[in-house]
Amino acid sequence: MADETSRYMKSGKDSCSEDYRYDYIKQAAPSFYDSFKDLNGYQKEAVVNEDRILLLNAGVGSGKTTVLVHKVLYLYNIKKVNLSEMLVLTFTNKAAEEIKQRVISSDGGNISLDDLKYFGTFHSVAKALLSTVLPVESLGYSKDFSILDENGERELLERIIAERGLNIKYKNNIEKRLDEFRQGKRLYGAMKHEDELEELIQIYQDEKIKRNVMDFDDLIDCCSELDRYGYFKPSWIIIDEFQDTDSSQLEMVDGLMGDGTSVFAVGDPNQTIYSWRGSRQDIFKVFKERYDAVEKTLPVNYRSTSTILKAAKAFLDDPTKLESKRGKGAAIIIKKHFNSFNEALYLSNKIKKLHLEDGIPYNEIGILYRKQKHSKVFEDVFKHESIPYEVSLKKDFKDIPPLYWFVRLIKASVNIKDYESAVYALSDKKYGIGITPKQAFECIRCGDTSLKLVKKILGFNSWLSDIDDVEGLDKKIYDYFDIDSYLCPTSIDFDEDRDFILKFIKGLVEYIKTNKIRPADGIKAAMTSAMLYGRQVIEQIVNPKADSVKLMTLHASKGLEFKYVFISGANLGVMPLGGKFDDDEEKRLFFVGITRAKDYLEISYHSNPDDFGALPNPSPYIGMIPDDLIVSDDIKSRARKLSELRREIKDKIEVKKEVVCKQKVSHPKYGEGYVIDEDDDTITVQFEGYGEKSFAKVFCPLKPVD
DNA sequence: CAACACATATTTTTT
DNA sequence: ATATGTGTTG
Repeated sequence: MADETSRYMKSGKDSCSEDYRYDYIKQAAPSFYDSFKDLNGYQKEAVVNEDRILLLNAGVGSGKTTVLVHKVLYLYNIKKVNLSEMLVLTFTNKAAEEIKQRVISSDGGNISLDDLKYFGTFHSVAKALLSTVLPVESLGYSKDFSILDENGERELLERIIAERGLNIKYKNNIEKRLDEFRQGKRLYGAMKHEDELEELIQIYQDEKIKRNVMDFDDLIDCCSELDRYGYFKPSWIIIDEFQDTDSSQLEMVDGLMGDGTSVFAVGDPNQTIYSWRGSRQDIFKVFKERYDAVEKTLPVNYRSTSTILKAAKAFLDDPTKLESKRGKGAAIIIKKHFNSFNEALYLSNKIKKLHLEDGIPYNEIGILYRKQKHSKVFEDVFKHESIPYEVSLKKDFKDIPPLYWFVRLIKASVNIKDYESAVYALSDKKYGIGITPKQAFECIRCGDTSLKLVKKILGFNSWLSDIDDVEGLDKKIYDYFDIDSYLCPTSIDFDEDRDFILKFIKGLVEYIKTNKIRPADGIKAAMTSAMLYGRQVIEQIVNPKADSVKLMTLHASKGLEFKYVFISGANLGVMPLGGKFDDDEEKRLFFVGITRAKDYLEISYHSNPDDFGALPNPSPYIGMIPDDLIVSDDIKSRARKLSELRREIKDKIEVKKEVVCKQKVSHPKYGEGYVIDEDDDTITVQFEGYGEKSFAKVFCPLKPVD
């Protein structure tokens, strides 16, 4: 570690001896300087940088958020930039929340949450601008527009197609088709001629305006379109995780930029793992060229041991931009398990030992895998072994049926033109009133109030407009709809369902209280907010944080760190998924996984994988880690180069094809078959009618025939 | 109408 | 590798 530090000092970037350069900060804002002085040279430079458009290439674990927070505080304290003239844009609510909390807590009580008006996700900031400073009326909307979620979008599209009898091909992939249409692709799949997609899109846009609803894309698009006229030009636009920016978000930034606007964009191109969702890999290059931006680098990683960081560097095109500050630490362990169940047993023992003998808190242990379903076996075993765990799942109110039903009911009630939500609420098989979607649509459209729930939906706004008192409003709303009567009291889930809905309404009322709006307008605004904060809403309702082992996909692990990281199931066919060797994104995903580890990294693969598509070989990525960094069960099965491995697999497949059936065997369940492959631990047999099956020799139930 | 040709999804997930 | 949805050919 000593030599690393001295090399770093010699580079002249560290400022211990040059602190006088920042004396003006010490003078002007002593308390800010107190935390500023602890930043490294690169970080300090990024914070005080004067370039109008700065692109900060923040390496993994280099203190990206710290720099971003200090930049905000520097602008506020030293440059006297008003907080309401700063746009801080993130991709997730979680990231926005973290930044806001850190800004507030780092500034010793001067800044409150209300000051951070335009700190949030691209979508929530767009929403805030659209419902305040931007004239949405010129697009045909009114300020109290509501938000159409994916289900609502699909339902509306289906209704238009059915009502107009439009000829639309590949209806099941309609979202994908709309997406491609925006990029100029009119044909899809085997199509030779255009269908009526353009008409559908036109009608869909008109229909959204008529109903005063925007989908998630509209928020971004309307914001950039309107702001090109110059209604709101912030002094600063600060963008987090810039590598995840997609084209329309870039346009939104472009629309908001005025002559006096500076931009500070922070991101790591090596952590681009969402390009399949629209972010473009060349965004740094595009941005630099378009705005003549200055690019700086944050290269110092404080998180991982130098061993782990060296391994990570093997996955980068330019490893020189990453410097380690920590000691060597433990070797990386490569482990071969028979299958995922065996690994889960092994891990539960290992984790118990770590926790009980070494005193490692459970939440310093992360288990990472490629697919959501890989969590199942760990959940089962950990439950049985009483190891506390938490699976990070994509969950919002859509995933809780009674809650989503209620959300749609309220959406329909606050916006009676939201027919799809009314239809959903009324015709839901479990919580609805037992009518078909068609009947429901007729009732709502004709204002047929003979049905109780229809009457309640249509009368909600006028009922609410007579109420001024927020106190006890949650109970009043619950009783107004008589929610109990729709929740089937005999159901075992009754209490839980009721609780979810009550908590959700409480959240809505809380929103009205803090924003001091009249209930009639407040519910609308609160619902819009809830749609933009889906996951956060659920987190407040559902799970309390506990000391538990964290299970998650590699994707979900981005931005997190653990002392102990176990990457599970690094098999050929899984990492990279489907053997896509040329897909750099899979490589970056593996890089993200490795770099989550602070002290200890273990990577496993399965000799008898139970996952469909997984081959019994280790992932080629394991072979890319330099040998001197790892301790492995079986070095010899590792291939050193991708090309070598590719040839090896090809050879193996060819050998398999030509295989002469050596040994006839019998199995209690599958009957008779022939051995087609065999290695140290496993044996593969071809059965008539069952196909290929592999068995561990240890548990082998096979008996030779002849 | 059967048979084939061709394209695409499968995995990852936020608002 | 497999399934699905198109479109074309015989």
